[in-house]
Amino acid sequence: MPELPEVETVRRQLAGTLIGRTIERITLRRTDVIRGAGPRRFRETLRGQTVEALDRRGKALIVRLSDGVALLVHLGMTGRFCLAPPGVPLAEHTHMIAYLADGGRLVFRDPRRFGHLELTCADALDETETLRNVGIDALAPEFTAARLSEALAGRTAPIKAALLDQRRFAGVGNIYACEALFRAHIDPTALCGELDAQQVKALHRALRAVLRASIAAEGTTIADYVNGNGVPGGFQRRLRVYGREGEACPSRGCTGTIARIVQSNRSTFYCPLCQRA
DNA sequence: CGGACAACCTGGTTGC
DNA sequence: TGCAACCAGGTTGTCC
Repeated sequence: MPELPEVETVRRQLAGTLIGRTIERITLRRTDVIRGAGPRRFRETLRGQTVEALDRRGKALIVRLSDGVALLVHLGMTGRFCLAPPGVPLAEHTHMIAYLADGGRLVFRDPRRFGHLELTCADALDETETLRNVGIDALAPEFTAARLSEALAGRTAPIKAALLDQRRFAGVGNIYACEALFRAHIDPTALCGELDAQQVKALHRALRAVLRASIAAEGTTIADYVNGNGVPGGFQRRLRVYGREGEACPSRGCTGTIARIVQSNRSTFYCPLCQRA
């Protein structure tokens, strides 16, 4: 489900509704989604904490609490972190419930359980399991075309695989990697070293543009992603290649057909005609 | 070291 | 209808 735009959408919505509210108690229905502390310490540390801010780095959500405590949320493929509607039974696969002092319920739900919650100190974020291998955010002002160029330098992997690597810059997943490569007219199978400076610049611009456009549309919903208010995103209608195998290439004047190939076990969608190394 | 690949999970869809 | 195979927004460990 969640790449940078989807996590950013959740962050913005929760920032609007959660800041200043206090956790009264925590219920864990499964403990294997918890990191950084055992279940008992997890519950006891969060009890009585007030939400002060919500931040994000790449695909990770950072909930900053009173007392210098932080809760890191990674949604994996199917995770949701949102307020449960009042008066309705909690959905299946709800692993953690934070009962708020005002009666609200903040829940973590994740059928596939690739996501997790990690408890940490706000000043130790870089050492956490969730963030220790995560580079700068792909929408941070410091992530310039020059930084992208550095990130790709010396690599021999195909560019598509390099975009999914969160270590040098973070937030790009399978959908937006495909979409950015299409917008920049770059062949996803091209090796990093084969791109010239102009292509790297075009790719940087395409990455930032597609991430921003998706945030403006409140993210992409393929199957079951919903934002903090339970509403699906709108960007799936504006995807140009992802999930569009067999359709005509949407580039003006291009007569190609969108193809699907597999790269490092993930689907890549692209136009073999207008995306060139 | 980097890169390819399997593994981790559940659920929905497809095809026989 | 039933069931197996395949697919899915991510990350990590293992092997080369």
